[in-house]
Amino acid sequence: MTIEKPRVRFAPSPTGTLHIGGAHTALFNWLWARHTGGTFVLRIEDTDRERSTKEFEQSILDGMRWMGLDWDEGPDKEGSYGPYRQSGRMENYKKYADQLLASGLAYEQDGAVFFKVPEGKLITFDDAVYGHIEVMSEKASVNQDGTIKDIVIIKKDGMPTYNYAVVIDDHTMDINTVIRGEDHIINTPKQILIYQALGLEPPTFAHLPMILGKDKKKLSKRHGATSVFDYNDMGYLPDGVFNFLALLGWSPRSGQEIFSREEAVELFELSSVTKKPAVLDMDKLNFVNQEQMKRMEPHKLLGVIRPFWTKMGLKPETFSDDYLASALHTMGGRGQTTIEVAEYSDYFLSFDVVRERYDASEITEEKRPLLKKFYGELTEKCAEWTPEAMEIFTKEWIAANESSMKEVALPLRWALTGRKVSPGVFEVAAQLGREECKNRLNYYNLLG
RNA sequence: GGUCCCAUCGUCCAGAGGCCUAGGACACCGCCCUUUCAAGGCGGCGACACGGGUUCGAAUCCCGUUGGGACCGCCA
Repeated sequence: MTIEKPRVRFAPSPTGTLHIGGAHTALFNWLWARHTGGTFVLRIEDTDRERSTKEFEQSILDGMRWMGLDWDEGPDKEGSYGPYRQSGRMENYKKYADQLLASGLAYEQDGAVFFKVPEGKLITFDDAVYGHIEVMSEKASVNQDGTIKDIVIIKKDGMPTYNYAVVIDDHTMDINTVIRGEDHIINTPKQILIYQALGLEPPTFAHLPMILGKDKKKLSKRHGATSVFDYNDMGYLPDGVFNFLALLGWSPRSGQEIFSREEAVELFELSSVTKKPAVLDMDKLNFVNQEQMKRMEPHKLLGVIRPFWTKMGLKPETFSDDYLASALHTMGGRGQTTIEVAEYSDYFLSFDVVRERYDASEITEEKRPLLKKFYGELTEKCAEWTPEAMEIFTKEWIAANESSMKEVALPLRWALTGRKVSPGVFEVAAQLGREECKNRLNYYNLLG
C-alpha cells in the first residue's frame, strides 16, 4: 500500500463569517497539510441559495488570511479539481444521483431525490481521532419517532444536500483525509452509506473536539465574538489566536505552549489530538496573546499597535517609526492585548493624555521645593540621558540630600506619564527625551 | 425520547498497567525584586466522577451508573 500525501479541505458555507469554531477546524486542516507536505483545499459550500452570500464568502477568505492560513486550491486559486464552489459542480451531483437512481438505490418523490437507507448493515469506520466507531444502518438516519428516514440528496430546488454533496465533492476532488468538527461524527455513517452505494472508497475521517463556551455549550453568538475579526478589534493578534486555537484539543509532545506557525507545523500530529470538548478560556487567550507580542520585533509590533493608537485619537504619524518602536520596546511586555499596549503607552505620544489624568494633590506643596531642586539638577546636570546614568545620578543625589528613591521617582513618574504604573521611570524618561521631560516637569512647575 | 461521542486540578493539556505520594500551563493566592506593576523571579492552593470487575499491581483495560456534549431539517 502506498502512502499518499494528504489532500485535506476546509469547506465552510458562506452563510456567516469565519467564527472561532470554523477557524479551529481550518487551522487543524492547514496544520496537517503543511506538516505532511500535503494539499490544503478550500471549498465553498454554497448550496443553500437562501442564505449564502458573496460577502460572507469574502469575509471567510479574509478571515483565513488574517489567521495566516493559506490554501493551495480554492475559489480564487483554481487547481485541477475546480470549480471550488459547490454551485459550480452541479453536473457531478446529477451524474451520481442518476447512477443511484438507475441502480434503484435512490428514488424520486415530491420533486426531490431520496437515497434509500438500507437496514441491517453495520457501518464502521476508524476515526483518526476517535478510533473505531460503528452504527447500524437503520440508526444512521431516523425520524424523531425513531423510524428510518431516507436521506434527501437532491432538494426540490435542484440543489444537492450537505450529506450528499460532501461525498461527491470529496470523492471528485480526491480528498483523502476529512478533518472536521465532532458535530459531524453523527453524519459520517450517512455519508459512508452513500460512498458504499456508489462503490467508492471513503476517505480517512478525523473529527476534532468541539469548542464550548464558558457555559459548556456549543459556541454561539451568545458567547460574544463571532468573527475572527472581532478578535482583532478586541486586541488579539493573528499569532495569538493561532497559537491559542492550536492548543485547544492538541499540545506538542514537548509541552511547549508558546510557538510560532513554523514550530506548530513542525510539531503537529493528528494522532495526538484529544477527544474531550474544550472550553474556550479567555484568560489563556490573553496570556498567549501577550507572549506572542513579547516575541514580536518592535517594528513589527508597531504595525499592529499603530491603528489602536489612532483609534484612541493619538497621532502616531507625527513620530518616527524608530521612536515608536523604541517606545513599545520600553513597555517591556506590559499589556495583554494590543488595546492595552496602546493605552498603557499613550504618554509616549501625547502630553495631553497625561494632563487629563494628572492630579495636583498627588504632589504636596511641602515636597515641591525638594523635587524642583532635584528635577532641575537631573535635567541639567545628568551627563547622559540614559536610564543607567539617570539612576546613578539619582542614587548619588538622594544620598547627598537625605532623600529616597521613592520620594523623587514616584512624583517623576506621575508627572511624566500621569500613571502610577509604568516601566522603570528612568527608561520612560530616556525614551521621552531630555527636552520633553523638561517640558512636562516645567508645565507642572517642578523644575527648579 | 432516540442515536452517537466524551469523562484527570475552576480552565487547557501530560499521562498509552508499575517511573504517579498524578506533571505542566492559565487563572487565583502568597513572598521576593524594585521607584511602581500591568514587567521579572520563587512558592502555594487545586483533579484521576462513582461503583463493580480483570491483574501481583489501574488515572491507564472491561462492564455498569452518573454527568456533560453533539445530532435527529429538502441548513451546512
